[in-house]
Amino acid sequence: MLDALFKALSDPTRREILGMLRQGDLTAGEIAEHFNISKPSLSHHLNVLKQADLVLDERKGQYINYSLNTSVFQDVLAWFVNIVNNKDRGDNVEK
Amino acid sequence: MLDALFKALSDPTRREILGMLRQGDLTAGEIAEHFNISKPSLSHHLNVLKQADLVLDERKGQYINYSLNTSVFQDVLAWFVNIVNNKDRGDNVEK
DNA sequence: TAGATATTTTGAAAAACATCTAAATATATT
DNA sequence: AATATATTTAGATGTTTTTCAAAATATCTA
Repeated sequence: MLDALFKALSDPTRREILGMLRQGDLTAGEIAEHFNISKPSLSHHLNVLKQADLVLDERKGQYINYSLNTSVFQDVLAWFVNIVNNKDRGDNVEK
Repeated sequence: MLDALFKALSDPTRREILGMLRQGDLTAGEIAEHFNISKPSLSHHLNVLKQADLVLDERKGQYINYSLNTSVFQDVLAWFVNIVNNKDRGDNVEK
């Protein structure tokens, strides 16, 4: 779960896709135009993001619209805050 | 940079190492004892974490002590907050 | 229904990754 | 100096990931 999530985020192309989707939904084709990789490759990346629940897809006629699923980011944020705050089991030492 | 960072986080063993280090510094050997993988493998994981600046290592005699480098988490947190808040270009700040 | 467009699936090849054993390096102890 | 302990580096192997071209699927339009 965090596994698929971080794996999905570990690729720069995929992170850029997420950045693009912040500004608004896009079709697979529109996303593909911004990159120098084939459509099948793009499709693969979108699928990885989908498996990680980072994006949602919805068919709109011929097109498929992709959008950000921000709710999942909460989980990752929680993980990070935990690491940084050092407050997992309330038993930590000072200094 | 975010690249190495997320790649480092995308492995469950490595995330568990980070969790262990929250409670305090540990030597490579102490970390290795908690896992069912060989010491060379562990060493490899520690190196990946080091390349990503997620941990620091300091030789202490025969031992090498590993510790969390929390400062790097700031960068990732910033990235996440940006994605979630939809605020990329320094404009629009209120709230 | 035939043809055009949008997207995904399949199958294959190359690159990256995780893991192991064996060997090397560094330090400590006798 | 010889031996023991802690850790890393090298080299090999199996697995996963990225990528592409070709084929398949879905929808739209004429």
